[in-house]
Amino acid sequence: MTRQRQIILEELQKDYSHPTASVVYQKVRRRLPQISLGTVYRNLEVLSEQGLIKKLELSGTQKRFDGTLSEHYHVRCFKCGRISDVSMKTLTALDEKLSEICDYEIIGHRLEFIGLCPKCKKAKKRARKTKTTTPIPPGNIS
Amino acid sequence: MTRQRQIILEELQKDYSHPTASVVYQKVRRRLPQISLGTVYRNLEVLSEQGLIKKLELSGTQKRFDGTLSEHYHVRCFKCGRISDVSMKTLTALDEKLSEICDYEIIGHRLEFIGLCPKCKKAKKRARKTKTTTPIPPGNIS
DNA sequence: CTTGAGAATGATTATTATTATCATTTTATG
DNA sequence: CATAAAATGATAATAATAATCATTCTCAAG
Repeated sequence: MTRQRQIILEELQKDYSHPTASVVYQKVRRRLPQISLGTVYRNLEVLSEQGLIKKLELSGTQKRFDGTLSEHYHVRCFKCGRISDVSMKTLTALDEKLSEICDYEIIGHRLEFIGLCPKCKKAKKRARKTKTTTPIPPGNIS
Repeated sequence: MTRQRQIILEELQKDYSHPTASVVYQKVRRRLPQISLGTVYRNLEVLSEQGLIKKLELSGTQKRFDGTLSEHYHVRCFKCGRISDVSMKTLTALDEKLSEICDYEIIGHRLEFIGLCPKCKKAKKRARKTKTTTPIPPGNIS
């Protein structure tokens, strides 16, 4: 366990935002300014292989990492991309149900909810208010 | 609607394998050998915006496309990457349930099952048979 | 405490999937 | 038929990640 691997793990364990590799890189660089991005990728990989962190395959082009090891689902805000944990128990019954009706040997599933986070909800509400206050051309109400 | 867009759509509608952009490209090239990969990407994009096909965001690095428009879940074979349709009705109740216990405005979810497809199951069984038939060094049984 | 082998590092290049650019061609429409 | 808007093929650009490699670090054995 090298200094850089230790620090990557620490930063991930105190970060609940499900950061991407480049966000981890930025945070770690505050403590190890000379660290290389390759080292971050390499260590995120080995740490997840060792089961010390989790690699998340959610929508979007970037992989995300989680220092929390308990099984749980996620919600993603489709507006800002924020990921939050969902406190819903894992639906293991689904796998069994599917096993009966399909010819695959089911070993698990990935479930990701899509929604609008509180912040973006507020922003949307504010925007709507401003909009309805400004005069609307007649016959153009949508 | 250009010739190339038409053919991309046709090829996708008769392909039930949820192909990636490059697989679509290969198939379309059999009918339009001079077509460019960029054209395929561009048209897959516009066709999915127009709602004529579906863009799937499943695990893995590549996006996949589906000419079938009905809502349904998918299973992915973790060995060979094959994607199959799942005949399980959409769990809309999940979204409502989550709406009550979290502060996001839930608008949907993505569910993907992971498993072993019939072909890979067979291959595994064959491999196991071959393995147990070969002599095992004493004291080395795992 | 040294030492040496194996693992890890930083720097860099390569790869993979996708998107953007742009001059030329095609399409649909009056 | 003209012609404006859209689409094409060729190519370059981008973004995320993985691979390479010479140098450095780690850590258990002596």
